[in-house]
Amino acid sequence: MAHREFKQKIYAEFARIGNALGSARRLELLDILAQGPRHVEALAAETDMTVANVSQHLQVLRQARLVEAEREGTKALYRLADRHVLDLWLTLRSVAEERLADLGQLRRDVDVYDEESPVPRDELERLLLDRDAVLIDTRPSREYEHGHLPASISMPMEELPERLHELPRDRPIIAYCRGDYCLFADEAVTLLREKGFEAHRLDGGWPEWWAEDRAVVGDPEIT
Amino acid sequence: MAHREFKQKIYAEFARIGNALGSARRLELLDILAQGPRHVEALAAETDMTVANVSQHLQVLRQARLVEAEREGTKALYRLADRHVLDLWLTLRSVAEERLADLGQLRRDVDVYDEESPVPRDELERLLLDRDAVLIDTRPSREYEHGHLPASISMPMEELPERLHELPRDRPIIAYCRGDYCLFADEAVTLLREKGFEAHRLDGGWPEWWAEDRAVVGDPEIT
DNA sequence: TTTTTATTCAAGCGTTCTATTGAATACGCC
DNA sequence: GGCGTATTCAATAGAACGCTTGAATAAAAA
Repeated sequence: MAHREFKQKIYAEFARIGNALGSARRLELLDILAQGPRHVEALAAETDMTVANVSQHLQVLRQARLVEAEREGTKALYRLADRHVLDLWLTLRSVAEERLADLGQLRRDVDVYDEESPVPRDELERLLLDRDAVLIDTRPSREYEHGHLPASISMPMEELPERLHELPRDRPIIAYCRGDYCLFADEAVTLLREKGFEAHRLDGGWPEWWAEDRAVVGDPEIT
Repeated sequence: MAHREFKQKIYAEFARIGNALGSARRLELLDILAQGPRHVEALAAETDMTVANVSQHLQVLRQARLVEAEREGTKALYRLADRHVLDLWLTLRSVAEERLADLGQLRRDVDVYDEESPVPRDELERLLLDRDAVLIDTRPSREYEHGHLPASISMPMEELPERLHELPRDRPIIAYCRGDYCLFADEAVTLLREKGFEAHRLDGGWPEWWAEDRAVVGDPEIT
């Protein structure tokens, strides 16, 4: 095979993947799947898309080998193809952060934005070791069950208001959720502060933690 | 700002970057720029595109903040915006490798493909320390000048045939070039073996080496 | 077997992207 | 100032994409 021909072909292969990453809708799907496997219908509900449209986007992601489907009777369960895909998604996001100043601004424009800088992941490990803080997972319980940080308590954002009495007032509370661009943890921090707790949010969320190969509870192995 | 609206906006931002990565032509440009800065015309010549077309693709890459342009009198010099962009490109490629079995096959179908497994980068550092091998850089000299591996000798593929007498016959020769999907090093290895030298290719090339923060010669800082 | 449920496929239509061409800009040089 | 060079802009036609709708499939339930 000639060199030129070879190059054309490999770049076309790479572009298949790039192309799959080139739609906001598909990235949203990928981001949800980074939290754990989902059925088509669940994805449609969470993204306000029609089922057919979701299915179509999933085909594109599947042809790029970014996601895999498994049939469970009448349902199809989709998941990320492997953790390298998660790396790719997080790398893409961090490049975006780095390069697009508007992104940080968008983040700050949100009502519940927490001004204070988040707790670094390394520091969290120290805090938990010393039992100097309580860690809450504010994602929906389904995602908590699929996998969560060690020593974290599941406290989905929608249940939090009624479950405040379960939390201590003598130690700081650290909240995490789906990642840097998920707002559950910010909402939790805002609410807790209003109620007189000391609260902070973790830097990053479940996917960032897991991608760094830190200790986790659950069996989130994608394959 | 409402949550839904926030999400829409950030995914759209991320998708701008994904979209820029979604064209084989643009990836080819990015790959060349990973070797060092270039003028528009040089890019056009190297990719067999019209200048206008290259310029157009460069605008897309620039709007995604993946590349930057600097004006030098009448010319415009383009370069990668920063090394995170290189990380992204390499991550994309490694996901592709991982997931698309056809890629490896394509690689093997090339005439000059070197059957033997390449020398790992860590091993090269040991070999060079012990002076047990000679390292040659088979890229065009312009790229060598922009930055190269320590202790490497510039020996562009086109000059190699006339410069064989400069190479030792009592030590192995290791060749590297632009990276895993560049064929200069494979060609060099093939030629050297025919002429009775012991030759191997390095795993990866300049961008992989540099992205790993290993020692280099030159000032390849992109910004 | 018929019905229900979850998903995929196929067609259609408006929008966006691509490559080409030729014109416009901006700079350096005579 | 006028000319040549390097790059960008603008306009176009054709291909590709995205979303919707409605039908097709395939497994499970009745």
